[in-house]
Amino acid sequence: MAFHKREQFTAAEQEIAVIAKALGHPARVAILQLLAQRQSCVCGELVMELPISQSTVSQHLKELKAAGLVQGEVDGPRVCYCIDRAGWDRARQLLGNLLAELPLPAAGCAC
Amino acid sequence: MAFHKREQFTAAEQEIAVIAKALGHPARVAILQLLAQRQSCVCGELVMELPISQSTVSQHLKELKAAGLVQGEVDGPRVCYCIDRAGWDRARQLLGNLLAELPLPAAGCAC
DNA sequence: TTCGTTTATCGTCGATTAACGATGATAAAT
DNA sequence: ATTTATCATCGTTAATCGACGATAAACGAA
Repeated sequence: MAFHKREQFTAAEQEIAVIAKALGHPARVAILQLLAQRQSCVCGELVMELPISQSTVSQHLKELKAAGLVQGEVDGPRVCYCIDRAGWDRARQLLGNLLAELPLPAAGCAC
Repeated sequence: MAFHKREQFTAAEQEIAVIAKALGHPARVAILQLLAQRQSCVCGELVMELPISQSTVSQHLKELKAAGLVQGEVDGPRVCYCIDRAGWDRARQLLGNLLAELPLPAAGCAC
């Protein structure tokens, strides 16, 4: 069906999914790494470092902002982007908790 | 354009993106949590716990397998799914490293 | 062999995504 | 008042996703 059933899952599951989805494209991973390395970046610098067009970078930044992972400050004609530290911490907490669940060797099967 | 440019990013960026994308849907997060809790599950049990149809669960399991996060063992007519521990560890390592990059308060801007 | 159970796959649909170029908006600089 | 630089947004195209029902395949049991 066309209707997404996301709303039938728990808030935590949805929050994790939103963050993970934002990390689910190599361009966005690359953008986050650049931002983390340099602490901040104007959009133009990102475009120069990436193999995609300015409008596409802008789109990806928009999605990262929507997921709460990135902030943008207007600074004259340019925009300075940085990691959103609150969102970043939240991501670390949620994904960390999920992946910390240590699956023991399976019980009934040979896995 | 229609051409995806994923291949123009580094292998690490793509690997992170593949894993994150697999985590980017609440149903798949829920499935992984169920598997981690119980160590293993037949598909039918998952279907009963989830608000989506059997075919959709099967699809999600296929994607989780493709991302290396889940394994399936055929056991007679049923299939026993478990967390793929190698993939799980890899995910923890890659996402952990990414999120461990501690962005310091930004330099040039007010973020 | 045939039946019931379980899972995978197929076909379909609407929605979303990724990407681009072109255009628009804003602010500094001339 | 123009120009220039920078970034966002719009419109478009094609691919992918999410979901379902229906069907097929695999297996154990009768």
